[in-house]
Order: sequence, then C-alpha cells, then structure tokens
Amino acid sequence: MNTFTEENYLKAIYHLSLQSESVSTNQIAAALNTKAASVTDMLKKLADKELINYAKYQGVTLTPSGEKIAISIIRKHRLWEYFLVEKLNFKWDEVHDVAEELEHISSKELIDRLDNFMGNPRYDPHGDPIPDSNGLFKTHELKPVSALTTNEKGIISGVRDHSSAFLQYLERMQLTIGKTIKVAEINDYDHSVILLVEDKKIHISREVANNLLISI
Amino acid sequence: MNTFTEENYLKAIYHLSLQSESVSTNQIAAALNTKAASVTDMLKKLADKELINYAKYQGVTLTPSGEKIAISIIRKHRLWEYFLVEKLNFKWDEVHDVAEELEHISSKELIDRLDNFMGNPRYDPHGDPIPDSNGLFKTHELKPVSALTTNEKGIISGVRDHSSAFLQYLERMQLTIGKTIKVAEINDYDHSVILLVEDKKIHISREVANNLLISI
DNA sequence: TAAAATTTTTAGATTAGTCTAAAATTATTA
DNA sequence: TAATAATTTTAGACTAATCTAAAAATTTTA
Repeated sequence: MNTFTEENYLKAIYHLSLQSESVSTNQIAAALNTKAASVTDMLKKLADKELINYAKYQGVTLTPSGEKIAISIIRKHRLWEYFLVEKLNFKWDEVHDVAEELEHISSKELIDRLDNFMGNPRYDPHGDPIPDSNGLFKTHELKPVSALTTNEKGIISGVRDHSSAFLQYLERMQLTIGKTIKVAEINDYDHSVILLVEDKKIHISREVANNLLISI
Repeated sequence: MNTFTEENYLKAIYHLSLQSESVSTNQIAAALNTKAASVTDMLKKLADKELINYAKYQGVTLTPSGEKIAISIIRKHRLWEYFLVEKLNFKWDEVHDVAEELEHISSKELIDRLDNFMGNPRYDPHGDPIPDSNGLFKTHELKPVSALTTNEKGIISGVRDHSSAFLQYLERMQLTIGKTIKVAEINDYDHSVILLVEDKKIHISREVANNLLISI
C-alpha cells in the first residue's frame, strides 16, 4: 500500500492532468501547498514505484497503475461525500475536508459495500461523476453558463470551483444541481448574465457564469 | 491534533489501565507490537503534552485529557463497527481492522451525526458499550460463563477475546449476543461446560467459558 | 542482601516527508 | 542569440517514529 502523502500526490497529478497534458513541479507544489523541492523528492519516489513517468525538468504523467490508484481515491472521496450529504445531512459546502480524510481508508470491500448501500449513485453532491468499482466513469460533457447565448437553456449539473464560498453563494441564490436555467440577457459591457430560474430573474457575474456548469 | 500513532498509544494505555492500575513499558510494547525503546520515546512525548503521568521506570497512567482522547477514539471505533455490521452487513468478526482505520477520522461533527443516524446505539456488535458524545458510558458488570454454577442462567452480552477466530467459533456454535444460556453441567476434571441454548446442548471448553461474558 | 535476571532507558542510526539555500537547467525577451 | 528570469533539482538539515545494542535501574531469588 501507499502512504496518504503518496495518494495525495497521485490525486493532485490526476486532477492537474485533466487541464494540461504534462504536469509541472510547480503546479503540484501549488496544488498541495508545499515547496518545489519537496515535490521533486516525492516525484523520484513515485517514479521508482512506476506510478508516474518522470524525466528531470520535463514534467510528469501518471502511468496506468498510478492512474488506477488516483481514480480509486477519487471514487472513495466522491462516495463519502455522497454519504455525508444524503445520509448524514451535511450541506454540500461542508463535506470536502472530511472526505479528504475518509478517501484514504484502504478497504475496497468497505467502499464497494458503501456504494451498494447508497444505491450506486452516479454523481456526487457537486455533480462530479463517481467511478464504479472498476474505475470506469464517463466524464459527461458540461459547459459553463458563460458559453450560452441569449434564450438558451440548460440544467445545472456541476461546478468548476468547489470552494465553500462559491457553493454557499450558489445555495443562497438557489442555483443548485438539477435546476433548469435559461439565459434571459447577457450584459455586453461586463459579460454578467441574467438567468431565468423557476420564473425568477437571477443576476450573476461573468466569474460565476464561468464556474457554473450545465448540461443540455 | 495528535498523530495516529499518539492516538494508538493512548488507546492502548487506556485498555491496559482497565486491568492494572499503572501500565508498564513492556505491556505497551506488546500491545502495539513494537519495541520497548520505541515506547519509552513516545512516553516522553506524551508526557510533554501532559496526556500521561510518567516517571522513569515507574509505569504510566493517563491524565484526564489523555483519557478523554482515548475514550473519543473508542467511541469512534465502536460506532463505526456498529455502522459496518448494521448498515453495511459486515460480519462481527470482519470489522475490527477497518474500524482501526476509521477511528482516526478527526471530525467530531461526523461521528455525532453518524451516532444519530444509527439511533444512538448503546453497544457495539461485540457487546462493548459505546461512549456518548460527552464520553460517558457505564461499564455494565459482565461475568464470564465460567463464573456460573450448575443451573444458573445468563444472557450472552460480550466477549473478552475479540479475535476473528474466537468470534467465528461463537458464530458457528450459535453463541451470539442476546441469547439466553443455562449451565447444564460442569465437568469437574477439565472445567468444560455444557450449556443449554434454545433447548440444544452445547459443549464448550474452560477457555471459551472464560472468554464469553454474560449478564443476568 | 548480594548476585542474577528482567525491565527500562539511553545512544546512535534509519526512513519518510519536509524545508531553505544554492546550483543547474530551461524559457523568455530584448 | 546572449542576457535575464523563471523553474527545477541538489545538498544538507530537521522532525516523527522506529530500530538495535548497550547501559542503567529495578525486581527476583538464592
């Protein structure tokens, strides 16, 4: 088995890989709130274990076995988040830190039973897809509200920013997962957007429109 | 917060304290499968944090704050065991190792919500009492089957040996928590006992009789 | 109660993960 | 494309937890 720290590195590399092909030392350091020198040390260790492809100064990618571990951590994180919200009535902005701890519990039996206990949910409380017990999941194609033009519709299905502050803001605005929205107006000057949600007008900034994801 | 290791030391000292007033370095080393030298190092650290009372060569006791932490770990361990058996259908002999990991999840909010979700159970699957959110619990007075004389009755309420091997044996013999037993006969020679359970005769050794606990 | 046995502590190493400061490499830009 | 800037790695040190081997203290026993 791997240590918590190794698991956190693999998870961070996985998430960063979704945006840029190869991941840099500094990107990882920023994501994990640590120093580049520490990252270099750990990259050597993960490369020795053949969990990442690493060449000095060239950035890293996950090997298939590294990716498998990363996805299993993400599966655990998202299932625990679902459990916390659906069974223990936590709010969607309160679960991240606890799930960061729970995702390192090693038992596969536990997580598979938890999955079944909850009816094999496909999405976590923030709309992110939950990998199945084989690590498979489809990344549904979501686009930000900011990609819509006037009169287009969508269903709120995810967020790009997972911070409590953003989630609490959405909650207050009643912009929660599953709601149908329609773009009523786009402000040419600042690109802010007026949405129609359940016949109410909601005005959101360009930044919010960028971080709120919809399916069609 | 304390490290997993510190928590494990405090828990071990707590359990050992139930049998002998003061706990020795070697006892702790045996319980934690480590060496006496390692224990001495850790005892110094825990004493610095005022979690134990420690004087060289004299053994240790928990301070009130050390005991509080130990009990909170035990609360978490037992609640998770209850969850695993009652909600996820694990068997009572399969839950210990997973609970050893789960007991270190730090969120008090999580464990209090879990407690409520399950209806505030008072005993874990092995009959051990679960401390409430203030750390309070009564150690019900149990005695081993071996303390009974012929024709005395009792209700199976706990075990002294928590090993999988023993729990699986009890399961096979249908000697599970809640069953009423009556001593039919005690063998003078080897102190083995014949029990009457639901009108069936069950023959158990002295060792088993010593490790099976009943209330009256 | 002195010698022997046991227990406990100390001394000195080791491993994992981290850090700062300096050196090496790569990227940018003038 | 040479100088400058930014990134990345190396070197050396630190903390937490562990270990072995040896020394010190306590307990047992003869």
